[in-house]
Amino acid sequence: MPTTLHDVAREAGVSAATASRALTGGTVSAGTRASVRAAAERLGYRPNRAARGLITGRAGALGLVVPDLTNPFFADVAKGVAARARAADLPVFVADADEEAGLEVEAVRSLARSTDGLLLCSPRAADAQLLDVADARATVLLHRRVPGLASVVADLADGTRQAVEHLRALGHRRIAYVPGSPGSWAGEQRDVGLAAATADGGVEVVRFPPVAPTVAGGVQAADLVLADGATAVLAYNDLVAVGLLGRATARGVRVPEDLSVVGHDDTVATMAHPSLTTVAVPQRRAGAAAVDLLLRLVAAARTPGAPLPEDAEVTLTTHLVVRASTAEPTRPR
Amino acid sequence: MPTTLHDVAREAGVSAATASRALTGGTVSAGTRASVRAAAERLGYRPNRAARGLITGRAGALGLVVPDLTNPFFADVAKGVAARARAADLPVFVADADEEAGLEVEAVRSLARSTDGLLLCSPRAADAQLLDVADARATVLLHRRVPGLASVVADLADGTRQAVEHLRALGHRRIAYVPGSPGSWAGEQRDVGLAAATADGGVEVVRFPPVAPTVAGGVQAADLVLADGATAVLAYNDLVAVGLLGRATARGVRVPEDLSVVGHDDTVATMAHPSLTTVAVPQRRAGAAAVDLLLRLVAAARTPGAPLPEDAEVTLTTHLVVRASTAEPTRPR
DNA sequence: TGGAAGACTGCAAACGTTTGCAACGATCCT
DNA sequence: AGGATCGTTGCAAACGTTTGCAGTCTTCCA
Repeated sequence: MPTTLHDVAREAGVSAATASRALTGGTVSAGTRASVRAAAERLGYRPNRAARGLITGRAGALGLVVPDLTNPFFADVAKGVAARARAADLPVFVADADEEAGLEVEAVRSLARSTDGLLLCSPRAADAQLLDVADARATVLLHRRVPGLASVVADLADGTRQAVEHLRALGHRRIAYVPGSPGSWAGEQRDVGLAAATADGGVEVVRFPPVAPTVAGGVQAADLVLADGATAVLAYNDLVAVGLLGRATARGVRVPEDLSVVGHDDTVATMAHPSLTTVAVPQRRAGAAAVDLLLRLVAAARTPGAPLPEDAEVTLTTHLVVRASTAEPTRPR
Repeated sequence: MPTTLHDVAREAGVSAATASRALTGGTVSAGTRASVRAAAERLGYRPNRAARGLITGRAGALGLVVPDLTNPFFADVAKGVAARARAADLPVFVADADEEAGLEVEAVRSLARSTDGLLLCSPRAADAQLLDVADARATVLLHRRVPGLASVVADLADGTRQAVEHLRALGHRRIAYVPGSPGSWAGEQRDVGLAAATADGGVEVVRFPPVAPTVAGGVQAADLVLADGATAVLAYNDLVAVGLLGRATARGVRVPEDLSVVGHDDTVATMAHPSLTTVAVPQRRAGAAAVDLLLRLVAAARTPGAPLPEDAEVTLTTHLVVRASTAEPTRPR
C-alpha cells in the first residue's frame, strides 16, 4: 500500500522511467520535473530502498561498529558519525561488539553486504583479522591504524607526551601510569608518548597492571597506586581517572594536593570533583571526518580509474586541558 | 562479484528455488539441505538483503531513534536494544535526533520505509505528531506513553515517590526539585510521584526552573537551590545531580551533611563523590523488552487475524538505590 | 528546404531473491 | 494392482527501481 514510483508516474501522467529521472536528476524537461515532483509530494512518495539498492548495487546506508556504546568516548564518536551521515542522507547501522573481537568480526561480515561502507571504531581484532574481513575500498578505521586500510586517528602519543610534560613542569618526578588492555593500538601510541616524554630523564614513569575501561577499573588501580610513592597518576581513560580520584578521596588522599590525577579523552572529566585535567580528543570531529573519508573512498572505488584518496590516513591533534585535578606536589610522599 | 544464490545452487547442483528453500527452511530433503548448506558455506554466501527485502516486503532491520546518544541513559537503552536485536539477527539503524522534535519526525519518516519496525526512545514530539507519523502496527515507544501506540516504560512516578519517602524518613521537610523541560511525559510522571508522596503532608517540595539534562544544567540549578532553605534536592537526572553536587561542594556546602542530593536513572551515579543516591531505571532491560514487544507486534501485524498483543503496554519497576549522597539533615539551614 | 543534431520520453530488461504452481516419483492404502 | 497422497523439485513470475536503447519531436544550420 505504500505509494510507488508507478503511482507517482501515473499521477503525473508520465512513464515510470521519466518519473525516476525527474526525481533522481536525469535529463527531463523543466515542466515534467516540476509536475513529477509535485505528484511525489502530493502522494508522500518515498523510494523503496531495497528496490533501488537491488538495481544500483548500492545499499544507501553506512555501518558503524563500536566496542561499547555505553562508553562515553564511543557514544561521542557515534554522535559525530550520525550527524555527518544524516547530512549525507545516509542512515547508519550501529553494532555494539561488547568489547569482543569475535562479535566485531561477525558484525563486519553481516553488515558488509547491507552497507556501502563500514566504520570500525577502535576495533579489538588483530591486524590480520581486520585485513581479512574488511574490504579496503569501503572501510575506514577510527582510532586504530592498520597498514592497508584507511583511518582517522587522534595523535594519542602527543597527548600523552603533553600530559607527562605538564606533570613534570609542575614538579612531579615519579608518575604512575595505569594502562588499558595490553596489545591495543591506542596503548602502543601512549607508550610512544611516554617514551618521548621520559627520554631526556628527569621524570620516572611506573607502569601498573592494566584495568578495564570503567570506574571500577580505576577504583581497583587506586589502592595499588596509593601504595606507591608516586605523586601523580596518569590514567588511559577518564572513567578510570574518575575511579582513581574517587577512591583516593575516599581514603583521605587529597587531590590535587597529595596526588595529581590526569585523565584521557575528555569525556566525563567535568563530572569529577575536582574536575579532571585530561587529554582532549576530538571524538565528534573524528566521527565526522571518518564519514567524509569513507564517502570519498567509496566514490573513488566506483570510478574505474581508482586513484585511492591520498589522504587516507587522517590524524587529528589532541591537546591537554588543564583543570583542577593537577597541581604542584606538596611534599614527597 | 559477491556470490549469489545462483552460484550456490550451481555448486550444489540444484535450482535456485531449491537452494533458497534449503537455506530458509522450506521443504527439501535432508540430503539436499546438507549439500546446499555445504556449498553456501564453501562459497561464503551471504544473501542480498535488498533482493530479499524487495520480494518479501520485509526490510530485515529495525530502527531506533534517540534524542541524544551522548546521554548515558539513552546509550544504555541503545545497548540493550542492540544486544537483543543481534540475538534476533536483525541489524538496527540508529538515529540521533539532537533533542529536536523536527529531526525526530524526519528520522521516523525516512526510517519507516527501510525497517520492519521502529523504536522511539523518549520522543520529544507531541502525541498528535507521533500518532500521525508512526505506524501503530510497527512502532514501540520507550519511556513514553501515547494512547494508541505500544510502549515500554519504567514506573517513574513510583521511583520519585520512593525518593521523596526516603528523604522524608531521613527527616527532611523541605525538598528542592529540579525538573527537566516542561511538557515531557517523564516530567508528568515524576509530578505524579511528587503529588503522591506529598499528599499526606509532612514534607514540602519546592519546584525550581527547568534545566537541560547536563552537568552544566545542574551547576546552573545549584546556586538557586543553595539560596533556598531546602535541606535536600531531587534532580530529574543523574547528570544534573552530579552538577548540583559538584557545585555545592565547590561552594563549601558538604554533601550529604549540609545537603542531601538524589539523582535519577542510575547512569553516572557511581562517578560522583560521594556516590549518588538515585532512582534506578532498568534501561538495558527496557531496550531489550522493547525489541521483544516490537517483534511480537510486527509478527501479529503480518497475520490477517490481527489480535494485537494484549500486553502492548509494558511497565518496568524502578527502585531507589541508596548510596552516600543522602543523610539526615544536621541542622535547619 | 533538407538534413543533422539535440532534447525529451517510453519500452523493456535487469538486479537477486522468494514463492505459487505444476510435475514428477515414490509410498501408502484398499 | 490401481489410485490417491505426499514429499521433493524446477519453472517462472513477481517485488520497485534504474538505465541502455531507440523512437519522436523540435530546433538549428547550411
